Parts: sequence; C-alpha cells; structure tokens
Amino acid sequence: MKTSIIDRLQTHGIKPSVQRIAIMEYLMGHYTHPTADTIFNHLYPSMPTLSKTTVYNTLKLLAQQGAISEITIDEKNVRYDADISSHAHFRCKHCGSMFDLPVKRLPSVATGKIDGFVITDIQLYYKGYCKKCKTKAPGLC
Amino acid sequence: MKTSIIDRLQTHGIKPSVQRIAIMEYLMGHYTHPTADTIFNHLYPSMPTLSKTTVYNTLKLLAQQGAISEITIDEKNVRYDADISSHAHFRCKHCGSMFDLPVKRLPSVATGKIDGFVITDIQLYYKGYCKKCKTKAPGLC
DNA sequence: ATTAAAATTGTACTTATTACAAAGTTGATT
DNA sequence: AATCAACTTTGTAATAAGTACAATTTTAAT
Repeated sequence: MKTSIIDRLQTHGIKPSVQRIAIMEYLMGHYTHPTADTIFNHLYPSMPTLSKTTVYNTLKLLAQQGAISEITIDEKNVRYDADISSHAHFRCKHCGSMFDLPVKRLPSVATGKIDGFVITDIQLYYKGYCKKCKTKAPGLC
Repeated sequence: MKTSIIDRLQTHGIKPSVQRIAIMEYLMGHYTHPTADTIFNHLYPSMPTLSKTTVYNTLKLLAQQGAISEITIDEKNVRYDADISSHAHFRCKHCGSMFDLPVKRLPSVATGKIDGFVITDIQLYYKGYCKKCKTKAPGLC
C-alpha cells in the first residue's frame, strides 16, 4: 500500500512527490542497503525522466529528516536503509556482502562525555569475513 | 622513541620502511583522526619525495594488518586512528568536529547470528551536534 | 489564470581513491 | 663487491562518487 510510504515521508516532514515516493518505496521494499546508484538503476527504466541528482538529493533529505538511515560501513559508497529500528550491520571485507545484526542492547558510553551534545544517530558496524570467505582472512592461513 | 613505532609495525607483520615509519609516527603523535591527505600534507615538507600513493597504500596496509583503524564516520573521506583500543567516535554533523568516546562495554549482538563469521573489527559511531552547534540542529528551533 | 515557492533535471565540475608501469631499494647469495 | 629477485615507492593517468548550479518543470495557493 502506497499509504505507508507517504506516511513515512510525512511523519518526517517531507512533502511526498512522485520521485520521493518511488525512492522511499524502493527502500521499503528492498532492505538490501542499496547505494544511490543502485536505486537509480532500478528506478530509471520505469521512470526515464528521473535524474541521478534527484536520487542523491532525495536520499540526503530522507536521511537528514530521519526517514532512512545512512550507512557508511563501506568506504566506497554511502548505503541507505529504510529500517530505522536499532540494529547493527556486518560487512564482509572479502566479498562485500552485508547483513543486519540484531543488537540486544544499545551500547552505552560514559555519560558526561556526551553531556550537552545532541545525538541524532548511532551506528554500529562489524567488519570481518563471512562464512563463505573466512578462509580468505589474512592471518588465518 | 622510534622503537615503539617500529615495534607496532613489526608486531603487525609490517616491514618498517622510512615512509611507513613516518606515517605510523604521525598517527601515533596525532590522535586527530586525520585523512590520507592531511597526513601527506604534514609529512611532505620534510619528505619531499613522498608520494600520495604511498600514503594511501601504507594506510591501507596498516589498517589491513590491524596496526591502525579505519574510520568511516565521515562520508567524505576515510580517517585513520592509531588508537586501536576499544572506543567510540562522535562526529558533529554541523562543524565536522570529531571526539573519542570511551565505551563502558562493547555492545553485544545476539550470538548465533554471527556464528561462523570472523569479526576483525567493531566500529561504533555517534552522529549529531556538538555543544557549539546544537542550536543548528534541525527540528530544535 | 497568475504567480511564487519548491522540486527536478542535466551538465559540468570537484575530489578521493585506485591502477599501473617504471624506477628505486633491500638484503641475501655468490 | 657484484648480482639478482623480491619488495617498495613513485608519478601519472584514470575512475567514480558525489555536488554545484542554473534552467526548467511542477505544485498549490490566491
């Protein structure tokens, strides 16, 4: 239902446009941590007037408003996730595959250190080697 | 003392060269999460034969071997940290300033989910607005 | 219908990072 | 000391993610 998509946009103070809905819809339908490029390439065939700049602008806006989250576990490109519930990410250094990891409890920092700061988001990344690639890990020969 | 720098390299299986020592030394003397470019610009005056490629290569090697850690909290450039003890990072979305945050306890993920994975590093990032910039935070007018 | 504000588009640009081949260095072996 | 292979560094050129910006289109209110 398109309503939930529009809802998500509006809840975060974003005016729904055709493009924004399409991008948000893609993200809510694909929890695969796509890059801007991937999203563009999937939407373009059915939306040939779409511009890559719009994809970049929209993703930035969505992230800024907290409608989606920006994942920087991959040093190459920013990835996006419509799952804004608290969870961690794993990325395999060899094949690049990514998985969500549930977190039992959000990590606590020594309070006082962040007194007076405004924290808008917390990201927890695990890097290493997945089952398929673990024989490729250096130092494990 | 240069010994501790060479030690750090050797402990992580890296053959010390003039360039590698200089880069490691810079990182161990500046816990400011510098970028490759910053490191290059600081070393270049006293080492005019240094190439930027070497800085990139060396940082990648150091990180790969676990001698330093690669921080991707800033979507623009990768940053590097010679402090490999477990701690978190905060970055202000407005001014870009970065701080270390001590962590009380490393976050735990539901075990079973990462059974069979090899985890080589865990990164914990806090993003938001620092004391100076918190009036700039959207949604807090 | 008019119009101002907001959103989208396309192009050109910037900039971090990488590929690669050539040159230089190192250290072991003769 | 000369040789040689392995390793490291260098410089240049290429790649590719992301951004600036001005022009066009859309939206929605009057």
